[in-house]
Amino acid sequence: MSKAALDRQSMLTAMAAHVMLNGLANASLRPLAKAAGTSDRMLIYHFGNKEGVIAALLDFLAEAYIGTLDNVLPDGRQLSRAEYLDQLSRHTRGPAFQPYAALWWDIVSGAARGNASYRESAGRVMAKMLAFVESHAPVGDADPAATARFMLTLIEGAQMLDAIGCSDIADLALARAFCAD
Amino acid sequence: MSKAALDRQSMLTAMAAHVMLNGLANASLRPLAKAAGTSDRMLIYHFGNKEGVIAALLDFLAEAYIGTLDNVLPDGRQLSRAEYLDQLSRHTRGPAFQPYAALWWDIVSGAARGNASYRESAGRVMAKMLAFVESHAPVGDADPAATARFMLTLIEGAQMLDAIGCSDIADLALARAFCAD
DNA sequence: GCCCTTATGTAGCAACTGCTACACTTGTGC
DNA sequence: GCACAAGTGTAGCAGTTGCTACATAAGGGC
Repeated sequence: MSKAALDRQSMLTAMAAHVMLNGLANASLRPLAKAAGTSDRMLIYHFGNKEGVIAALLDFLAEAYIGTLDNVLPDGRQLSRAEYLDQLSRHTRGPAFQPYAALWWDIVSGAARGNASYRESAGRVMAKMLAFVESHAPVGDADPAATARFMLTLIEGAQMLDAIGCSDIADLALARAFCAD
Repeated sequence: MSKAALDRQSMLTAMAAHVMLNGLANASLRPLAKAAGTSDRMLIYHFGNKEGVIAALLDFLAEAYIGTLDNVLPDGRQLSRAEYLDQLSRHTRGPAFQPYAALWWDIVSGAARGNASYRESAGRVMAKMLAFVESHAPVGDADPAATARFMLTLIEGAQMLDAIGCSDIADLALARAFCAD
């Protein structure tokens, strides 16, 4: 890895930490640079302009977010669907995902306003999440694709309710999800 | 209504329109004032400081958002739960709610970052939504409270997926929700 | 007529924004 | 050894931010 690429990587690591604490929406060059131990001048030099900085950060963060999924769940194939959903929510609503939660809503908010980078990044994360849910799902479902999407939608709704302090609603909702099983 | 209160009201109306177009996250005094046909000086005068302006706006917007619910749905009591969920999503994901969608994610994002005004506003909206869903729900459910929360969580998850351009996931999820019925 | 509250315009401050100009030092290929 | 590209520090520009100081009306109670 070249020196430049190495610098980029360490800058992104430091900036990602800063952004997870302070939010992505109002991130500006000078605080980001300070967090990365450099100057705004250098961020522009390495990433072209602010948009480039943010785009690189989104990439980096999406990878990191997705990375938390790996090896986090024991295979759910032997569980019932209700048990699997429970395991899934335990992780996605638990402490491992917590640092990313606020960040995620920054990204959703940006995507909802039509920002292409944000939308693309969010889409990539969702696709990966879906693939993960599908690949670990219990076998023997009549329509596994639909069930995976159903679980994902529920989980995301629950995460939103967590974010605004309405976890109680989400808890009952998830408990109700597979009551027919 | 006093002149001051009337002014406040018309200012809020104008600012709300501006915020629905341009977002709440980066709203600043001078553009807000321009939208309201006044000056930043006057906004501070009437609302104390920027925080006061935003808090008043959140109040106003929450009321307006909730207001779109009234008389929008025929009573769902004769429908099956699947049909009711379908009707519900048709409205909450449809054009009537569209102007509020992006705004909603601004608020969620703020709430997730711990802003008390945002969180309170979001909580009030969710409580009202829940009451609405519960009060129109089909009769004869074994656990209507859980079912209402289940539907609400699904709807919100679907709205998030819409916001990031993954409506296809949401569509299948909703179709799957009451497949046991 | 006078006073005092309410309301408003103008100007400006200090901080911060993204970004640039310019000068300078390295390291590398030849 | 030298030219040239890559990398970096300093200074600054023009614009925006929330907010304030100051002056000035306008209206109502006495």
